[in-house]
Amino acid sequence: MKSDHHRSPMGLTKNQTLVFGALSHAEGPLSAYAILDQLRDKGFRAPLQVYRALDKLISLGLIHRLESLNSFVACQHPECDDRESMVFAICEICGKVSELADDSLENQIKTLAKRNGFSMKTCAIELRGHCRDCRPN
Amino acid sequence: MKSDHHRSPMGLTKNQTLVFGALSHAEGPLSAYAILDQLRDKGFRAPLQVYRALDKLISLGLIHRLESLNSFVACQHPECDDRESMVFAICEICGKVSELADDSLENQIKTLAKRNGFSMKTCAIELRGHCRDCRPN
DNA sequence: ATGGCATGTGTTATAATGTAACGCAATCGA
DNA sequence: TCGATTGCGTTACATTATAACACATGCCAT
Repeated sequence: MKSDHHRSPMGLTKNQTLVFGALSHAEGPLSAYAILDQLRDKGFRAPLQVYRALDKLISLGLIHRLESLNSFVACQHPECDDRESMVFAICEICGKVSELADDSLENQIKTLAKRNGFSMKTCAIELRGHCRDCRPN
Repeated sequence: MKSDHHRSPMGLTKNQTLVFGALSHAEGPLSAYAILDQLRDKGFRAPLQVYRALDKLISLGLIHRLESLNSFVACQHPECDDRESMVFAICEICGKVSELADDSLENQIKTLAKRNGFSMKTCAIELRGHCRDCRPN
């Protein structure tokens, strides 16, 4: 374990640990400013402290950004470092987000791209609808 | 053709026509504020004028919102009113966006959602990578 | 070991994106 | 004709995101 600054358990710095913790314990996605507000009493004062930690956590694959919500969630899978395509199901009623996985889908999309002369690197898929709990049929 | 206000060719109002025109003639996606700037000399003064037109055009299926870019593009298909899943390929080099279509993909995603107890209503898919022109191999 | 580099931090200020709330006007339909 | 709907214009504001600067820490190649 290579340590830079003062690092905590997973090799994260203090700020990164705090931001990751906030997202891990949240019921649903959090905006950067919601995280900032939660962490004010831990010494956070400015949005950049949050955004910088978020950038790092994303690059580590520990969290994901929900483009259509301008917010962030902790990764729900043990290991999705290597995955290029995320699928998020966003419930329009309760606001909760679940992260789906389907490798064949990823391949299919990549193939669709290639057929159109596009070399895909990453892919974000965000569904809107109703989750099981909010539409129990 | 039902006319409300002063309507132009396609049943659009003046503001909607101007905004749609700006997007139609653009090389790539435009942000709301980029549209606003283009239309200042047509009398546009405030972001809401743009956003309201955008909302309407989106609901008509004439344009799409790119969630990961906070910007907008004119629809490239003659008719995609009915389509629920859009696929956009965003070139990270030239910034151009192409709109792909694949019905089987839409079904596959919907099925994936259903397997996870999620009833999908709409879906946004945004790819990042290199387009044909920017990576000609 | 030391000097340069990469990374992380803290701060202030500002940019970019998006809405709320008000009043008004035009059209449609019962 | 009157109420509902839709659109317009405006002011003010909320939310989301970065730029720029100064400094600290650990790595590592010389």
